Amino acid sequence: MEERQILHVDVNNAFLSWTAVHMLKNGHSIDIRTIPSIIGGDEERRSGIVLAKSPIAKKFGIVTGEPIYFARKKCNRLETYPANFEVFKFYSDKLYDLFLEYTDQIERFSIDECFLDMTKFLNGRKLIDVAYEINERVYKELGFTVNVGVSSNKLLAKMASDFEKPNKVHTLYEYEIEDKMWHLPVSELFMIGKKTVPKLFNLGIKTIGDLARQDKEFIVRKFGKMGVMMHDYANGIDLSPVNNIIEKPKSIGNSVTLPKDLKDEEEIYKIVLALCEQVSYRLRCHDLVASTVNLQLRNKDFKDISHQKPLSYLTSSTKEIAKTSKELLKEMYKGEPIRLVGVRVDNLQEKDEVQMSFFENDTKQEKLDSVLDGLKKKYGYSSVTRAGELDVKEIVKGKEKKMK
DNA sequence: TCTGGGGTCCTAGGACCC
DNA sequence: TCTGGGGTCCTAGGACCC
Repeated sequence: MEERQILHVDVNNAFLSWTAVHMLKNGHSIDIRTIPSIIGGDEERRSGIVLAKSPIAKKFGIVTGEPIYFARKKCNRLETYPANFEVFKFYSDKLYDLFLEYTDQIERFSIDECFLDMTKFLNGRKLIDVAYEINERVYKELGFTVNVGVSSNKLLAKMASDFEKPNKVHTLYEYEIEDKMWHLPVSELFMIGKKTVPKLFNLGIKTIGDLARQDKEFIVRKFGKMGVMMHDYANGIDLSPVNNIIEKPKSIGNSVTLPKDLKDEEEIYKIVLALCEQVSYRLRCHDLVASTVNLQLRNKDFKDISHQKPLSYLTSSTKEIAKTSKELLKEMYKGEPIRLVGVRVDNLQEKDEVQMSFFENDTKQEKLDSVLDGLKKKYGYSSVTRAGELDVKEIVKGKEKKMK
């Protein structure tokens, strides 16, 4: 088989860069990329964490994911800006459109990362030349910078794009693995998280090279299925194709940190209900039905509990999902202060492919849901509200994004 | 000191059956 | 006192990613 030609494109400080470009376009005089700044959540809502940081903020030791409160202690002239996911989606789509000029084999790995399979689209050009061209064009035409990783599989291309930032192109071909990747701490390897690092450390494994040179059997004995992947990745092995198919979701969830801990079961249920409405709405937008509901509660000490329950039948009905969620809440809730509530549906199936015998027979409810969905699509999610629920809607914000 | 929200996948243990 | 063994399915929790 001929060698594949893979690129990984990663937007540098995506949320912050996109916000900066958007602000400049709207007449803001300062480029927030050039000052100590972050994109952060809402501290009053107790979701105040750092989502993205400027290079100068980084120099102050500010890291993504830490509370904004900590970040401000590290830099008292830090400017913080809110996240606007509609803006992010806009620039993410612009970037995708640009990639379409090069190949139709694109995998949107996240809002700010794509894999491009150029194998059949090079037309005699060198992959590295295409990488540089994309890097330059994105900056010239869209106003933000990207890192481009160049290699023969997705894992190596992704590792390459993570080398020196910002606005860089790096290669990481098989023959370069030893030189460029093996000296890195093992924590840098994709899929090695903070729980696995100390376990590897205890085995004397500190670098990606240490892991790669270990006996595979040994690693698999210690880490199971995860071990297979870890050892392959450390050796630069990844056969997974660039998947350009937009897959239907396997689960749909909505969770919210409450502005204040709640202890009253009725109050908590109001939140659950609003979450159910949102989840079932999104389910219907995808033409999917679910067979299980999962309720998550986080208490004030950050302990999470979650229970799941099968629905009586495959459904996307708000009423049924809310009913089962209520049963879950009754069985789980012991009266402690609750910080976060989440509802998620699982085991999703295409509505068309489900045999009628497994369906509910509640045409009236279905019609009601569908009428309300129509209003939500036309006038925005929060336009449709149950009486007396306005305060809850303030907490559980609807996704305004329109589905196809 | 205060700690998001959206996902996917894996695993251990219990229930149940033969 | 000793109390199978294997398979499947389900659940809760946890690891990882961005």
